[in-house]
Amino acid sequence: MDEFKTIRAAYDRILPLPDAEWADFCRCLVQKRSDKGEFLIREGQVENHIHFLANGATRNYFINDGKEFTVDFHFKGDFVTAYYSFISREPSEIFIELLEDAETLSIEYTALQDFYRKSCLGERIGRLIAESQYMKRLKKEMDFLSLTAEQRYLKLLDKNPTLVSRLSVKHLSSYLGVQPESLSRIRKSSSRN
Amino acid sequence: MDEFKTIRAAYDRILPLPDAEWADFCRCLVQKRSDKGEFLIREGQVENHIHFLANGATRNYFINDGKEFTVDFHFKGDFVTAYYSFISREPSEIFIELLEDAETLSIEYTALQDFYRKSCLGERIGRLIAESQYMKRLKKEMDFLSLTAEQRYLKLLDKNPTLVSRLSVKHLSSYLGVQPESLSRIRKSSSRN
DNA sequence: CGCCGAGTTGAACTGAATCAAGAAACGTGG
DNA sequence: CCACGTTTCTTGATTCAGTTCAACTCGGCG
Repeated sequence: MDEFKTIRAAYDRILPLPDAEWADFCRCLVQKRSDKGEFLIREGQVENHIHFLANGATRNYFINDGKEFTVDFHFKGDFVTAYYSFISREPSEIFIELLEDAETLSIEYTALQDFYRKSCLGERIGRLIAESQYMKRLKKEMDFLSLTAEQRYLKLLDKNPTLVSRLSVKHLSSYLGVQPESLSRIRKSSSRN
Repeated sequence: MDEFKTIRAAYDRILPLPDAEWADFCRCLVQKRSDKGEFLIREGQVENHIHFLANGATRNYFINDGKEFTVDFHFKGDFVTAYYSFISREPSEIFIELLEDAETLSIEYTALQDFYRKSCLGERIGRLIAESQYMKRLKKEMDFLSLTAEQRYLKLLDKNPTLVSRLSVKHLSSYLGVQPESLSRIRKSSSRN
């Protein structure tokens, strides 16, 4: 039950839960292994889970006019979901693709709502998660508004070098909002200095 | 006390509060009038309020390399705050400027935290607000990833024509992530059709 | 071996930025 | 109410960042 320790550690970083509530919460978790290339959700489905990534890596992306655009990556220790759909209960525009084999612990929407109803702390965790997701999105939006493609790449490289090194040019470029060819050129020109 | 009715209606749209908790909440609200051109917060300050706009209009923007970039507009009936700073307790990168004379009802950070501690419902409202803010940001981020400037303009025009008509080219263009000159051209070319 | 997808490079093209100038709208004080 | 300066909006000419399309390289793998 190593995965449960990891997920508790992840929760403790947000807000420590007393043992009783933790036990309650664990009872809702469903464990699963999945293979690289599988999907946690596809466009058109309503997201009914929040997954904890005990292992593996994922990519959240959507398709517009036949082209893929990456919104987010998640790695071991992260929570993953098509959050917009999970909140709004509308069909997801987002696909979540496994970039590696993964182990997940997942909680269902209804189970989480029950947990919210029972526990103020659960409600609070929900708020803190929503707030942190908001912050992440706003930062990226501000970057899109005020930075060039090269500046966005250099900033990401600075703040998150592991992420940059682990991902393919194709995936990384679609996250940065440029074509793969452009990222390739950006890399060359900024490594020259 | 007309403003209090408006703000309660706004809250009721999110989650109805029982009278007792509502009274509790109201005791924390501070009413104020401010003039066009004033600021609710400036860069560098930590945001200590959530304002309810009983009247008026505001613009959330930040400055990078001497240039202004608009993140959001708010109008009568909206809640306004430098949310990132409010959550993170870090100095704000965001300015909030009054585009018109305004009346606000404001709650302080500490008062809101007290309210959260006392009331599960308060906690829930906090979560619902954070979630809706998240959705707004994600949508805009997806637009920046997948749409051209013209497509972003046309989409905004379609979804929010009043907003488009009320704002100056300067403010609107900095919200759409283009130069005023470009928005002017986009408008001309798309009105020809 | 030869194929295949991922990454890089080159050349032409394009959407949007920049710079500059003129026109329209706005506020302020006389 | 007009005259003034100031800001905002528009238009044109030029430049530039990033796209597109096409060709080529490289490493993995049947």
